[in-house]
Amino acid sequence: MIIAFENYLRLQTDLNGADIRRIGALAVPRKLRRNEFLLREGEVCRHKVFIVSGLLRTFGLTPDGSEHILQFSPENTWTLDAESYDRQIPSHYSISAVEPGEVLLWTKADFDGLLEEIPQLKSFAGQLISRNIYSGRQRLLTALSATPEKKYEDFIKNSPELLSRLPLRMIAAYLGISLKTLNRVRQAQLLRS
Amino acid sequence: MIIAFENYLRLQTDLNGADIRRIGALAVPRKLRRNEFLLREGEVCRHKVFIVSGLLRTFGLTPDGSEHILQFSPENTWTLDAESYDRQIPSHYSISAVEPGEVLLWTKADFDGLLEEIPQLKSFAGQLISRNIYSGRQRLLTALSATPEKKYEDFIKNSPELLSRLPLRMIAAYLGISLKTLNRVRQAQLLRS
DNA sequence: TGAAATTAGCGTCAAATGACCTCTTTTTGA
DNA sequence: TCAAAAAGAGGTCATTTGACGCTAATTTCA
Repeated sequence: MIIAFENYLRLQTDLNGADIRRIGALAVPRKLRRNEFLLREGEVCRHKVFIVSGLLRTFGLTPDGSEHILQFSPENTWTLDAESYDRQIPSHYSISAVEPGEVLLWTKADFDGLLEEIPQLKSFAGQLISRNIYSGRQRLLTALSATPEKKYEDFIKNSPELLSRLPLRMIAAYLGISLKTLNRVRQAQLLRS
Repeated sequence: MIIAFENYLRLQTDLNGADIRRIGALAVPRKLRRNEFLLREGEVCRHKVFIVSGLLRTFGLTPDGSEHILQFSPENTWTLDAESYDRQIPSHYSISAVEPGEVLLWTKADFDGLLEEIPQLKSFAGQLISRNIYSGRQRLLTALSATPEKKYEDFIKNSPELLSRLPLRMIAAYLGISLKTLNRVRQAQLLRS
């Protein structure tokens, strides 16, 4: 499990073997069952999380109890609630497993130490954060401007591999449309093809 | 004009006087007229921008030509298109002045130099970026989940000072609702009070 | 394996929304 | 200062959307 993570670092960064092992050595593995929570709204996000296998979702609840999904995190990606983690304050969002899977956890103290000791890790983390910002912007623009049709098309274009792994109601919760509307969009696409 | 910026840094950071003057020395002032563009979609964002006075907006265009506003930037805030600036690639968004105003510009080369030389500036910049991420998250959740009523209430709660400075059509373009719907929401609020 | 839970899909209906239009008032900039 | 442009407000109407209820198929997990 940690091997998989070390391979990821080898492929995605130019970190040397010693540093990679140092990072892996501080990771704590954890298995997740379907629907198990990694973080609940109101708790403090105490770990940085790398997903080795499985699929997580980050979502917020509205007062009426409905879920809205901010992010899906499949294998070989990272997740956390940034504000809660950075400032160690209660989180506004929850993170739970859509599929069973395995993750690696680092405490903030440990990871901050690694960032200080390994400049290349810091630069890599910065790149990940940047990419997140860019895609978040695009996502906001789509949420503001696109029709349900367009939102669904964008989703398929950006995340084709997730389509078959997610129940439609979660895709609807991610796009900010009702399941009914999503079904209508899909129906219309079938007719057109 | 640069004095105002230096005061801002004095208030918001613990940078010392020498560093503050060093940062100010590399700034290039520019005046903006109403509706003047600072960045056009397709251009590369070559500067970091601090707004001394006035009000800017960052927006994206949809294929049908309608504008959707990602961000308002009033005095004493910063703006740029992060992806275009970081990677020096054509921007997906435009930035223009809602009100006439004054801004300070730093080229990426100059600002990168300052970040290297002044660790406290780097840490301050990091804080600003973080805050931007947090509020972007919240904004996305609102865009996905809230009714037009709630979106407008959130806007008033988060940015009361902008309400009187913006034409309603821009508020509508920021909230992702039509001007008609915004008017209906406002009408309903008048009746309720 | 088999019962229970979840999911996909559809019909109906009421409500919300946006497109298009007009009219008046306010603001802008030459 | 004054003509032109922009903004605010509202009316009508067609369309889109979501809420609710139902059934059948699929998946989950004890």
